[in-house]
Amino acid sequence: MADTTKEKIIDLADHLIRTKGFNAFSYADISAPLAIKNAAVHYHFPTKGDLGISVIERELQNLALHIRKWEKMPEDQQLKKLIDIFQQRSKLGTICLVGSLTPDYDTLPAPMQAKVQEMCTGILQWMTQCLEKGRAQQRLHFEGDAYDRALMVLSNLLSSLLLSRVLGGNTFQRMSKQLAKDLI
Amino acid sequence: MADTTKEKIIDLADHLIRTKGFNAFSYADISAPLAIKNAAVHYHFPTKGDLGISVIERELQNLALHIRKWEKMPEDQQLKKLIDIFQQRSKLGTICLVGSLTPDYDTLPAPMQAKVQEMCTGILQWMTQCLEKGRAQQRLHFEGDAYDRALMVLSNLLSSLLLSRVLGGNTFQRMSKQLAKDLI
DNA sequence: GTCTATACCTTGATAGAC
DNA sequence: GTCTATCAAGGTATAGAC
Repeated sequence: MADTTKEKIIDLADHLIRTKGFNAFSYADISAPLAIKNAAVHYHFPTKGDLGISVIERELQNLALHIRKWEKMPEDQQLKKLIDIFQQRSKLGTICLVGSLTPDYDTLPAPMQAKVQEMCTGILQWMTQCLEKGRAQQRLHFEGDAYDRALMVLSNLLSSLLLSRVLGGNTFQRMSKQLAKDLI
Repeated sequence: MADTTKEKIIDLADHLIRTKGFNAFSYADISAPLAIKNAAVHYHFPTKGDLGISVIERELQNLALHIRKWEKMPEDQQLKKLIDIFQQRSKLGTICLVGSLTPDYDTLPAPMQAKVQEMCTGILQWMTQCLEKGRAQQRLHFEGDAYDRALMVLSNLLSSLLLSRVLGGNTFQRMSKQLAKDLI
């Protein structure tokens, strides 16, 4: 699942962003575990921003894959699949890219800010459609505009990872259960 | 509102944490605007973690003041007051301490991690009581455990600041309106 | 594609004078 | 309480050999 050096670097950077945050990891954190020198990392990704962008782009591709894979499923099931992914993250103690990168937004290089925006709008666009179709089929139930609801759902998902890492225990379970109960 | 140097430092650090994040600001970011040297900052706060702890402690004191001030108000009004505070933050483009510090949790010095925990549990404790009393008086309406709902509300508030800074426009208004509509 | 070597800067922190 | 001066360490990034 990560044969080339370039893919291994993206893998590691992804994990570091999700644990330490973009500003708290260094090229040394990448090169040391891969037993290469930091110059080799710079060969694949000239600047740290380039690396960050590649991490986001891979996430967007993975999201697109999931969406296509879930296409035929009823919308409430699609939502549960998404929650499952977050649950796996929670078990690993890692947060999502939105929860990690939006707090650092002001400090990111401009091209990376644009990618963060793209990621947020992309997720919200899919989620809005999912909620709207689900409501039309009486499989999901909520008040108000679907886009507004999508903002709230994204909000709860990203925060469940942030808070469960700090509060521990059953925090993620509590939040994801409540989220599902509110919608389904 | 900030006469002493020590208070000015805390003020500035608070603003920097809310804009750049804890790991992205430096002692130079503090000392330069105050026209002092970084050694003077270290006199008041030996380590960066000490400074972070003082910022959180002041926030907890402010929260306690607000809670006391709102004590006699009906719970739905208390909740609206809280949303007002977040709205002001949104206008300034700053996020809340929970939204800023929980993503960096793994990188924080241990004593600061403990303070972040204390902040989260403190906010949730107050919010749980507020929701429970409000529901008992039919002024707030929601399903499920009050603590679980408090997790969701905190989640929506912190995320509204994160997302509105990235998505701009009326993002905060959309989310805060939806939040109020769901509860009141 | 990876290496050695290094330039250049910023970081948090300390010692000691005033 | 603030200063000057300084430190060791670590940061991103680059040049050029292999």
